[in-house]
Amino acid sequence: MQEFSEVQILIVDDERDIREPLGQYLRSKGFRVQLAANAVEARKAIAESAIGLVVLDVMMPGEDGLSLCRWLVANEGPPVILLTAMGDDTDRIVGLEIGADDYLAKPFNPRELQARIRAVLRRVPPPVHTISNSLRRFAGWTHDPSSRELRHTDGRQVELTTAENRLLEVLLDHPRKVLSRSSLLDLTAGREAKAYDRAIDNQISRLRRKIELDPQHPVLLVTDWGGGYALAADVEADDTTET
Amino acid sequence: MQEFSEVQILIVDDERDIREPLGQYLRSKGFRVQLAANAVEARKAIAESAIGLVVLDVMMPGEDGLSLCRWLVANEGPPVILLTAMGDDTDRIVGLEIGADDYLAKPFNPRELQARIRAVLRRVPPPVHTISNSLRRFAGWTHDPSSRELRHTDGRQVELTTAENRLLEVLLDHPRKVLSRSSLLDLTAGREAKAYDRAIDNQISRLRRKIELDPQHPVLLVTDWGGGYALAADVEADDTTET
DNA sequence: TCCCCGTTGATACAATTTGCGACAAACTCC
DNA sequence: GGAGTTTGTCGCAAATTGTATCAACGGGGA
Repeated sequence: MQEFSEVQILIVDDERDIREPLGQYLRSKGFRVQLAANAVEARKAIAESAIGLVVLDVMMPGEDGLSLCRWLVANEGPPVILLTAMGDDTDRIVGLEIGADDYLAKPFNPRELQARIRAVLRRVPPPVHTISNSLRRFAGWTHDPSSRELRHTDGRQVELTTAENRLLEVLLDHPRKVLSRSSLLDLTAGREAKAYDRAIDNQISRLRRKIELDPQHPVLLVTDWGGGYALAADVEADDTTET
Repeated sequence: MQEFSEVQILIVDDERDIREPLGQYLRSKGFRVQLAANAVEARKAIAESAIGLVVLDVMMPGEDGLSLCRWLVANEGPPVILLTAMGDDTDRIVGLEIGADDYLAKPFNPRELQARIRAVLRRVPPPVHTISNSLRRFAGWTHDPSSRELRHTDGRQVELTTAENRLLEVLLDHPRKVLSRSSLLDLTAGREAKAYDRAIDNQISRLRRKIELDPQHPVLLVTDWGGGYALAADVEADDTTET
């Protein structure tokens, strides 16, 4: 089962009588919670904290919930669950169409909100990996990301450059998954691919020369023709205490 | 704007009066749609087509919707939208807790279902191809999907291309079953056959040249005249521990 | 049995996509 | 500022895949 306690939930509702008890309830269920009474406070909280999900009332004085929701979706912010007035089909449909992840009609059952929060968190991709210095093993290799070093059980040892190390880390984060050039570029360099961008091809090629036994017939870094590249190996954390 | 027309939606409902008009409606909105009247048909459709999302009625004779939903979630199947009876809080909450992506209470507004489908598709990560790691044996061959390599007990060894590998995997998933060109295309490339589409014929032909002793008289990849192709061999998992 | 016509097999071909050497730009470390 | 590394871009050959074409094939009906 997944761990939700790390996730921070932001509740945006102008009515204190809803906002605060709801916050208490979710805290009692193990979530970290922040509160905001309007769109301005909400933007502030999102800018300053790592908010993982927003519970957002549609009907608010000032900037309304739909507007804030639109902004969040456009800026790839956290997922949103809308709270709408009972029986207001229009708001719900509009909310979903502009990209809200879910909605709930007021008055609602708190347990149902909790279930919806869990459902949304389950399907939202986990946040991009943070810098880790934990060793990982795959296909006989042990990777030390901090020293950018790779050691094989057969004695081979390889130094990686910054970019190669970054690429390998991303692949290790997604073992056996085909990653498109564009994802890889985004995850390694944080930039968009331009037309005819072959930077990734090159890095893959260089990495292959270092870790493949026979770079002509890659077994670890495989090409998915028309798709991208994948690491064809299982990855496990290495917990041996090292210096 | 994202493109949904590629996605295939499976509607599972025992009542024809709901299933069929709903299918028509979604087709008119540009989705590809398949229909199933019960869990058995649904599993069949999922096994044989690239289903991107399932709209699933909870209340069905035989295996019920929640059970099928549980199975889909456990097997990392497509996302699920549940159709529940009006006002049945329990079903909805249970549905979300076991991992459904959304639900809708019957009777519902088709436009709202469409909005929910789009919302779910928007947040479900685009399907990523995964590189399987399970060795399988058939007719003397051992297939390693990671390295896309095929070894025969008599010493022959063959490298497969991405598309050939995918085609073989699909055939190995359905040993001794005739698969239509359209199913094969759907399962390998995830696309629909256009008129006079011979892409599969070609891939079969190429695969034959690699694995048949006498490609002129195929024994493993047999043609079902007017039907499709089938793998004429039994398949077993190979559990030998390899490096 | 023979013939007709849609289906399949094989080859050739065209369009993409990928691998990689070479070079230039950018960056590091003195 | 300069030498050595690292990384991105370019270009071409090779590989992969889909499409077109035509011959061979299968099967149902006369």
